[in-house]
Amino acid sequence: MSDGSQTEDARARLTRLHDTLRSRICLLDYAPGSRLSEETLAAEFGTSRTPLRRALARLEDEGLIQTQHGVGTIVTDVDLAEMGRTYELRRELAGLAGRLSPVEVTPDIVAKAREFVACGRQLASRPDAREFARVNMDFFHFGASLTQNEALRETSERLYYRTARIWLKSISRLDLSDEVRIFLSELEQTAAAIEGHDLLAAALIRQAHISMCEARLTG
Amino acid sequence: MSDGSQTEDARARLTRLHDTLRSRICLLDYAPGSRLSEETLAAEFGTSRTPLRRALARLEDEGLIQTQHGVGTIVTDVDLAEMGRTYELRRELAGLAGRLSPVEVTPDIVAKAREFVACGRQLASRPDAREFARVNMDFFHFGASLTQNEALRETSERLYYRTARIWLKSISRLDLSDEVRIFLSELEQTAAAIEGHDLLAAALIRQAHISMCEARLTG
DNA sequence: CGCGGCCGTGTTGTGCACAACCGCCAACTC
DNA sequence: GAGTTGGCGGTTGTGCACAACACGGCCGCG
Repeated sequence: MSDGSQTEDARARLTRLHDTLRSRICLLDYAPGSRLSEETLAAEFGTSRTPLRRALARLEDEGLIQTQHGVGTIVTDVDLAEMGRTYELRRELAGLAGRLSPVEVTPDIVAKAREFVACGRQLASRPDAREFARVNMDFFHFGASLTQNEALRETSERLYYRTARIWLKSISRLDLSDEVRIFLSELEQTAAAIEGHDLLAAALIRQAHISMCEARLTG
Repeated sequence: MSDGSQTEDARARLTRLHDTLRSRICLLDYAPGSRLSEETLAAEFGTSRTPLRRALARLEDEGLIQTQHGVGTIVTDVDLAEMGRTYELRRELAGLAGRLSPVEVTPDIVAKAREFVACGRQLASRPDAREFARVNMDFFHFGASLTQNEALRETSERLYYRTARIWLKSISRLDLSDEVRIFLSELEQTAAAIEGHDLLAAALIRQAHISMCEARLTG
């Protein structure tokens, strides 16, 4: 992943910092409650505190971290109890994706859906929680790309990253291979719907799986 | 509004800056396309550029302004053509507010709803576009307070402020007194629904009015 | 007259030093 | 011994100076 572009735009740099940190938080590289040091992070990314703080500011606005003057920058904790309502909203938005300006299904999209199935099968043969979370994240982005509604995409993404950690945090209480199997099933169902050019069905499948996932996490 | 607290928290100061600037943008005090000067604004608010930039960063993430290195900070333009999809989403979210965790209707809420009707009547007797926009903004916040779903509130607010300017920008092509009359009607219908403790109805009314408003703006 | 390069001016981005602040611990007082 | 207070180390917030950059006007040249 050596960047080909020698000079990086300020905006691109910000995006990179933000996305990287967001990934780390949502993959639990930074555990909830742990403290981030602006200075350390700035040193790691080879910049000064100022641009890094711009990225942290965005993360704070997104609810992933919380800064306190004189104390530090703390990764927020999440649990289903307080995130239940957010989950509800995510579920509804997932359904909306099928009704609001769905894209036209191209062979490229169908191919990608099948790729995800293949990827899911591979995952099933060698379950790994972190890798699962990563694929799930990719699959979410794929799903978001199926609507042309920019606002819906942005909103869904915001809410997704806000709740993404709940699953990974609860995986020890669940059965990983069960989860992988269920996820694979979702991938297969989605691929079938997309092959039939039926994005409404794909959205409903996703909606159903969000609902069932919440139920499993609650129970 | 002289603040009793002598020392203002950093977070409170940020919120104040952000909310003030957001209001000005959405009330068209800062016209779309106009340029904001960090230095001038910092001087006005009696601070340095650094905290002000924090507020601008949030506004940029919300899509209300756009900064370009070496050029300036430009207030984004909005028109219905590109905001149509955002409007769609707002409409759907408004409906959701009635189904997802509505609050329990208290006498206080009923009183507030009636206050809005009174306020709307006063507005009808002396139409003023800017004052209308202001009341509309207050009414939006009132509507948002009727759901306990924090994520839904936050999302709706984000989208509201992103599209709020469209109406004010188009008012010259519309009939102001017509608009005021329609708004008053919405206020009355909403008050009636709330008096009946029927928040689902209130949400559907709002949904309908968003839809009709978009239609008027388009036509 | 047209045009291309250069520079001046104004803007945002960055780095750095310092201020403001919090939590902890030890010393002190009663 | 319990409570209090002062200081210390470490963190984020702020201010300022400078770098990077874009735009437009100006001058020289063809």
